Amino acid sequence: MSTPAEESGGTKGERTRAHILATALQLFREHGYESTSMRAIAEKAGVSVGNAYHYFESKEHLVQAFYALTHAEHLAACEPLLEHEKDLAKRLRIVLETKLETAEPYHHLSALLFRTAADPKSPLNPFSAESSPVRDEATELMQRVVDGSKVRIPADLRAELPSLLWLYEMSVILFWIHDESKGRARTRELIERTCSLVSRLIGLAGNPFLRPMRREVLDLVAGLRTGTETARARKRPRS
Amino acid sequence: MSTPAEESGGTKGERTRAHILATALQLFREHGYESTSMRAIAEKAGVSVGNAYHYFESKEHLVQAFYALTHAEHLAACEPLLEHEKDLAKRLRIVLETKLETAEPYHHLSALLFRTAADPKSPLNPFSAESSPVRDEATELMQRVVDGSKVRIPADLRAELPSLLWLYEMSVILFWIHDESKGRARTRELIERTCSLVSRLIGLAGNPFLRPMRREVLDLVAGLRTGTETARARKRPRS
DNA sequence: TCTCATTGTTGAACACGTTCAACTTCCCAA
DNA sequence: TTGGGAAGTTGAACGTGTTCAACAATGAGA
Repeated sequence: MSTPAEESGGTKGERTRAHILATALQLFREHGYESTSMRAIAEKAGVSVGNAYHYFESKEHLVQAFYALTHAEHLAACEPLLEHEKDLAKRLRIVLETKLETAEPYHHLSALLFRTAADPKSPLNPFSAESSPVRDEATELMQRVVDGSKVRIPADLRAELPSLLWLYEMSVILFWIHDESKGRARTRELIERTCSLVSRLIGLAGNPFLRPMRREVLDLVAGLRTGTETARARKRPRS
Repeated sequence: MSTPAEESGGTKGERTRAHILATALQLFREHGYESTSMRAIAEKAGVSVGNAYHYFESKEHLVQAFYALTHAEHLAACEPLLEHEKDLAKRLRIVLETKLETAEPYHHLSALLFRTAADPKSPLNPFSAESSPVRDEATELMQRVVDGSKVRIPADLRAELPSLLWLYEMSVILFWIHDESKGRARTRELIERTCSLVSRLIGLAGNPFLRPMRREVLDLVAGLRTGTETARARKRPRS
């Protein structure tokens, strides 16, 4: 929530940048994204519109910057909670519930993030190159969730699991965005029930009976990911 | 693609409306959505901007109208193809591939449709009340796909299946929007492989071994759908 | 102290989606 | 024939996100 850089650190430019971002987020929270004009942000921040655009390519990029902020917050908040938990379902639940908590103040802003989820051209699109750092970090978090658990997972599945779980996380967030229930009770229920389901499904996937189908699904997923993938060679020599 | 109403039928207003829509679609196809201004549409259609807004609440509503158009086309195109096919996987594939074909000329417009997929406030959002007629029809199509197949399906699953398959269709479309491969080869492959998978999964769901998990999933899905549901009592006395 | 390029900043101007009060055209009941 | 309401249409005006040529401050090397 606070922007350390705003206070004093860095060059003058960095301070101005941080100040504009902080002002924008405050206005977004108070009046919503659509009702907050760039002029209003600039005026409240005490700069000109042009200057705001010097630091942020577009109004949407302000949201992208905010996204990176809460994402870092999420990572930090998860770390200690994951420390002493070995159960996969519970580890998953920690990650998702923490996500909800850190993002709650910006519920409607997140909606905007996802509004462009399907626009291949938007920088906010979670699949875009511009959000790849955040996406990769989120995927790595899922990697850690899996690796830190005591569950036994077939090697082929283990390789694809982080991406699949990230997709699962995105789906939960999509649901959350539409969730107007009190205290986001419906999303919380969804998380509670699906975490257990997902983890049991992973257990089930080890069943020899399901091996052919598992292979097929994983082949498919791996094939699809190639080409959508940005940077970051995840290749691993065939074992 | 053609708009019958444009030629002569209906009142003057209806003809103007159809003409504006046809002009808009043509310009969207030629220059893309963003690069086509309402002024350009109005000018080319030979009307004033204000008049365009008399018939379409917003620029996005033009897309909504187009959506309804291609949707009707899709339904009509599926009908004869489903006539003599009893295999569930193949029936699913017919529906999805037909969808691709009817929507192809408007690939990037569809992107726009989905750009707002996560914006609870947009009329284009597939979950919104305004798109509920189209959504319901698409779900009913899936109902027909299932009912017309010779596969045996547990009653509880059968009740939820159309909604689930619609969600599956949406996912495929989401993938298609991001697909820039030649001839949308990647999406076609996705369809080919997942149709078979989905149908086998449905077969698998009948397995008594999986009954508890199936029940749990269906309970969850049913619970979640309530509250998101719009109008249209789908209730049916328990058989 | 004096360059002068880098960095930071400005605000008028542009095209856009959208609104609305006023206008015209149409057609039917009197 | 005519009055008047409904249907159809207009375009100037508003606020928006965004651009850009110009200006100011900074600070390191001469």
